[in-house]
Amino acid sequence: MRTMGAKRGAVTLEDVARRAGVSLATASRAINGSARKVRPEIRERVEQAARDLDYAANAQAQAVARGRTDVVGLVVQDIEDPYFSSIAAGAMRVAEANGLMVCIASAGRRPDKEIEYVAALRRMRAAAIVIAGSRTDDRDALARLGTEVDAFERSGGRAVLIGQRRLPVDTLVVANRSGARDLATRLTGLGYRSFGVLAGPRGLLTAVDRLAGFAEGLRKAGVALSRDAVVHGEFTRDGGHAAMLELLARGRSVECVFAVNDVMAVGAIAALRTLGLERTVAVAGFDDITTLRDVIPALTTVRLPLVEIGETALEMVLREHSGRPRYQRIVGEVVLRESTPGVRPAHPAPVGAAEPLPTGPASST
Amino acid sequence: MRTMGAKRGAVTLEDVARRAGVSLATASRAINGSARKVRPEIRERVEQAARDLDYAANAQAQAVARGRTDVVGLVVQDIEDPYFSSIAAGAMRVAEANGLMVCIASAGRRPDKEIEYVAALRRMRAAAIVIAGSRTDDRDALARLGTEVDAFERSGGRAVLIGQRRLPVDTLVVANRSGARDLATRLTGLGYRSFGVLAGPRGLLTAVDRLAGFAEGLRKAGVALSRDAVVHGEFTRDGGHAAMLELLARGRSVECVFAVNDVMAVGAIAALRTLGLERTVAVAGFDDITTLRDVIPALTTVRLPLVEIGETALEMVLREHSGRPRYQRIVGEVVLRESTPGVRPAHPAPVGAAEPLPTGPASST
DNA sequence: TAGACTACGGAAAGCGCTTTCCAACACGTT
DNA sequence: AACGTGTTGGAAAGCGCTTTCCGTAGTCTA
Repeated sequence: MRTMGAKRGAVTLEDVARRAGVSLATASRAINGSARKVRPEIRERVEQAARDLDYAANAQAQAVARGRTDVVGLVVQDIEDPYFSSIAAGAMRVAEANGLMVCIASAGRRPDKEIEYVAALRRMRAAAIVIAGSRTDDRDALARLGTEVDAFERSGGRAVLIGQRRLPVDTLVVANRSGARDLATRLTGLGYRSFGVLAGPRGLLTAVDRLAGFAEGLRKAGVALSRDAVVHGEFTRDGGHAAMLELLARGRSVECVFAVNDVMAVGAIAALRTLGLERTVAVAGFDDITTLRDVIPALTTVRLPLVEIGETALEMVLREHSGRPRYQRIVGEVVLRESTPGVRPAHPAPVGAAEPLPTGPASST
Repeated sequence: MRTMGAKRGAVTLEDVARRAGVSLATASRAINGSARKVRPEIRERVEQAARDLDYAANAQAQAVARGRTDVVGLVVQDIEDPYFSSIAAGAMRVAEANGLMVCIASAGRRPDKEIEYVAALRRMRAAAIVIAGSRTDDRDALARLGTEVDAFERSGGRAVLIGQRRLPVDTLVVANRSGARDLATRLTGLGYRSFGVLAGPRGLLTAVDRLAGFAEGLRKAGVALSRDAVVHGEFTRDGGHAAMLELLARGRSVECVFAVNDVMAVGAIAALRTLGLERTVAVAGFDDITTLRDVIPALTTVRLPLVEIGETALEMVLREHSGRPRYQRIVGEVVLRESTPGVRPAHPAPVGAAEPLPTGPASST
């Protein structure tokens, strides 16, 4: 029925050319686009042959011959984490608009894996790489990542980081610090005076920055954050749960807890609920994860435009540019909701009511 | 400082060979693995040269030369949807274990895009493709997908679907129908007698099957499901929200609502809450999305092992096999939680209490 | 010491494309 | 009739690898 291609299984351009009775060069020009013109009659013949044979150009071979690919890479920590899947969604949207395929690597929060994947994407000659996910305080891993990214760019690719400004590479710098600072300001504004922080992993810069920013905000408001009111834990729902229990176990009485991201905050609320404390202790998070929009009580958080971040990252790196690294700041906005109702003042006063959708003023710096 | 590669930017194997003073063949054998042995001394020299030059093999060229790739494709509807990101996580885990890269395409719930992406992955000569996400009732789109998948397999790749058994291709058949049927059985067992269904998009087979199964279960229990108690809507949180409002607007009084997936269920609960009905109307979902574990009230649902499904799918297709398509059935298990407390009987009786973690018996058929 | 292997480096032939040359041909000028 | 000037098809030279095939040396047996 069908002329099977040679040994490799797939139909090749040569098969098509032969069937159409033209040369390889002509077939290539007719099918895979070229500056050169081909007489309509011949082009049609070639296209028909390709259709007959169900021909699909070998993208790898094209890449080798053309010296460029249609693949971009995206390195995340964990694709199952909504933070990253939102970023991925944004990046993929832009990729689609540009006819690119996206190779996603999930590094499982291991810096070494991350570097390994960047290397793999370099081998694939990806046109661009987006590296989402926090750096850590591991100077050595950072240096190795830097080397790898550098090699990638030297070999003609373009990379962009999302997170901290730590390498001389295009970066979407997430304003974790100022976001957390603003949040602290708003929370103290609601009347809270004693705080706890569920701080995430020790070395993770995103967590570190958010903690630092929050502490800074409290300090400015003249509120102290004692050392043992800070509990480190995994950057996950279960991490937040455990950290909350640990915080309570330390016997501190806190009015309000800041979990450095939303999934931890949800875990914290769950922990409080099992103890019947969900109305006693206020909880705030960070990120404004969409999927978590319906938890009760609605989460006070710092909204990050994650999808947009993914889009911007890829766009940035696809756009031609002049050599030196660009740094673009992404600022979140504080969104006050029911999870931090505010402390009941001596005499009644309006309290930061729930805002069903993020509308708070943008923070800056 | 560093000998830049030729025009294309990247260092080539030839550069390495020259620097090591060996032939291209030897360099290839030393670096990129081969059956042939290379004297240790020479191998070391080559490796050193590669290191000096920061060489990274061109995977595309290797793919062309070897006739196979290290890339597998994953086609999903929407990577931001936790259903798919969990499947992706599973698939990526297996990919990592096998040294493969994963190209993910997000088809945005458009069947045409899906086909287009399969075609793109065929061009990339992906070793395997996992197509997650429901088929639709569009016979034409199904046929085109079939053709494309067939062409892919004929050209040497292997494909696996997740969802319905509708094509002669390896498939993980999700037991939507029986899962929904079991759910109906359990819910009627709790005493509910009047139901509504938020049914998802009309043509989406996953939604259709779940609706059909649920109706079947009710019928078996002798409970009627009137036509206008079924409201179709988007397969999303907002779709569930809107459908719930519509159902209420129809003036039907229902004791229990089945949303054909969890995200819709969450939307429904949100809608009920704004009307103060969250304790009046019970809600059940389907999927048991992890991220939604902490919504209040905890969701009764049918648990699907999504990560495992992703793993199994890729493993299945990576494993050699004998030609004819394999179909593997995935059954979920009903998990009763607080969102369906059961109707209060005339005299007190134990009510299906919340189960913090899925433990219900597995359904079958 | 001949004969038979075995080990291992290099030349060169692919892999499936793109793209540069080159040649043939058709026109329009002068 | 001679001469540009476009067009357009084909041959062949890449692209960066792998792998076959060949040849030289060294090792082992009898």
